[in-house]
Amino acid sequence: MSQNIYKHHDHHACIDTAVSRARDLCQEKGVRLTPIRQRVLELVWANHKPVGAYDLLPRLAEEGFNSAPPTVYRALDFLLDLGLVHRITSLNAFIGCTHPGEDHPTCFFVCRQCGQAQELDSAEMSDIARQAEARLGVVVEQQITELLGLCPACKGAA
Amino acid sequence: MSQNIYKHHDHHACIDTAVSRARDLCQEKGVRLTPIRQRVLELVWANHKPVGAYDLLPRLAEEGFNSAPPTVYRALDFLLDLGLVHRITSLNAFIGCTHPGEDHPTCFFVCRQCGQAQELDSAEMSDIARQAEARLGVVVEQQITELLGLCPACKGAA
DNA sequence: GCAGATTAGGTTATAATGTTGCAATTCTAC
DNA sequence: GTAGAATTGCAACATTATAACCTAATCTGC
Ligand SMILES: [Zn+2]
Ligand SMILES: [Zn+2]
Ligand SMILES: [Zn+2]
Ligand SMILES: [Zn+2]
Repeated sequence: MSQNIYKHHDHHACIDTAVSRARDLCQEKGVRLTPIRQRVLELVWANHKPVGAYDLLPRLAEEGFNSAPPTVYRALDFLLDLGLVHRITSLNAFIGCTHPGEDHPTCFFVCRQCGQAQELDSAEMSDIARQAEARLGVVVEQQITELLGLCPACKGAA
Repeated sequence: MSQNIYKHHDHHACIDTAVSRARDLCQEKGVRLTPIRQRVLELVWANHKPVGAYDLLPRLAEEGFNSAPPTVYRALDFLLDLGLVHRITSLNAFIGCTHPGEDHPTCFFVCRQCGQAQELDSAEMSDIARQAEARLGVVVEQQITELLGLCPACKGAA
């Protein structure tokens, strides 16, 4: 299941792994992980909360990067295309992918209290797509599911 | 599975049924289906394509209704609360629910070509939620999935 | 019917999110 | 080095959604 973010872990390792995989993937695909792109990826990975495009702007500005909407959207689009980040559409926000490289349906659990998002792999995901194809005669090209609720910590606190 | 919109059907019946159920539901819940709310519901049901809030504004204006964003968003919020419409978050658009009244996870297939959206019921949907709860210790309160691809007609045309 | 409470709607302004178009720069391949 | 491609800078704009504040309609208990 990707990994469990609710367990205590060395988060620097999360970031390092993400950047390292990104480098490899870019190498493999013959595309460039430019400074802006890498920095955006790191900022998206700063924690396990989905981050809005406009949240990134001031942080990039602080560091002397150009900071205008197109800059960050272009970087995000690049990362999305490579599957390095996902978009949580119900939040208009972006989050790092825990297993980039593999083309997969995306499924996230988002805590409505603390905002953290946990990526999930579920075999049933593809069942749903196949079922839709069989029952409706459609072709499914993309699939997203988003679960909203309370994470273990926030559930306990309530 | 709700109904199959790709099969030929009398769409006026879709609209009539939707309005009729809305009336019943409002009656039951002791809330008011005002003219604006009803008209917004009808417009959302005008076809099986998700419709943006701002698409509704000019149509309401034509008919002499007030036409400002808050008006239509208030009506849509009302309909969402009652479960009479769903929001397709990846499109920022709204579509009528085919089985209002029952609280259910929402699942839609959206054709990227013609834009029509088909609501789906799938037992596997709740499996995914239960699985997340079991594996992560979370509480799932809301679940949306959106499938994107080609409908039978658009698939054939391609 | 009427007073007070509740709900719904009107109006204006503004926030939040995302895009287009074009010029300037940087990189890559030859 | 030079041509072509990819990337970035920049300004304006488009789209989606909400805040704040007030007025009007409707309901409720008398
Ligand atoms: Zn981490
Ligand atoms: Zn939480
Ligand atoms: Zn119909
Ligand atoms: Zn279609």
